[in-house]
Amino acid sequence: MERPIENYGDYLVKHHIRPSYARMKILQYLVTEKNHPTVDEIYHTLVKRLPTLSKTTVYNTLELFKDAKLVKQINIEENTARYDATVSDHGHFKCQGCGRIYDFTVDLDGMKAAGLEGFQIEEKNVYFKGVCPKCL
Amino acid sequence: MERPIENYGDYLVKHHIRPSYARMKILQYLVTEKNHPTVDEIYHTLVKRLPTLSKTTVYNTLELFKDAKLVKQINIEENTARYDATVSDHGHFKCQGCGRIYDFTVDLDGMKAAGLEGFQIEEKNVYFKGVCPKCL
DNA sequence: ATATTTGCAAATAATTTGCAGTCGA
DNA sequence: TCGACTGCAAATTATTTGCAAATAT
Repeated sequence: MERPIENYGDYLVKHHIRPSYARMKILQYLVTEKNHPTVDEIYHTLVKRLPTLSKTTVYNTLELFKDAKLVKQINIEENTARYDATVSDHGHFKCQGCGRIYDFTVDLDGMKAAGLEGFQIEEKNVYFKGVCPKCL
Repeated sequence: MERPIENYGDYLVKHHIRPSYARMKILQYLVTEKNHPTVDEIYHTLVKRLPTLSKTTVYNTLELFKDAKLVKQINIEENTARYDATVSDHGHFKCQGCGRIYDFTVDLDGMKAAGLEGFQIEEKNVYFKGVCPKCL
């Protein structure tokens, strides 16, 4: 079960990241929206209330969050990265009709994989593509 | 069980693709190398023996193959697509040490996914990241 | 002859980099 | 003050597009 993150600053500090304003806003956006945004979406949403924000900072911050394992990069699109702050195991479904990305529950640990004896697995990713009920 | 593709031309024709020389060479490369190449790798390898080849043709051809389900695009890298002609269900493992991409066997059908009732699933993808035995 | 395929060059899009200015302990 | 953080602009890289030339049926 997940807990809402009350204080983004503390959360960052716990992960050894200095809680600048931009970083807290970006983290808050990811955590509250849960919409698997692209860099562009993050930037354009936040720049409205934080006019000095630059895309470079969004890129820098996401890189930092990735290293600290606070967010995961999602490679479900052909040519742009999306980001996800949810830590629990789940897969992503991309609807080829509307483009929306849905979460679903998947048992990553229970997944039977053969041929990786002696490999050190650090990260497991699952994504599906198809058509969502709304588009059917 | 898979059968080796003896004749790339016939194979293309069966899939309603006109067997131009470039297309056959690209298909042959994918099928024989099984190395999950990028567009660049395909282009640079083939242009040595096929000097008139252009990257545009590689892109066009891969798009065509994708539509015909002859190849799958792999989004395991951050910013470049890789391609795979193997049709059987398998996952990909990327070693963060050497960058090599390994295949492994995974039971995609047996994968338990909850929360996708009413969704039409057309494609399932699994990829892991970590460190391979050689790099450990 | 006609449609398809190809290739060049330019355009677009995402991301990275260099560097200078700013901010905070 | 000093190092970390930010932001602009330029550079880089992957991919797409427009169109004309080549090719195949």
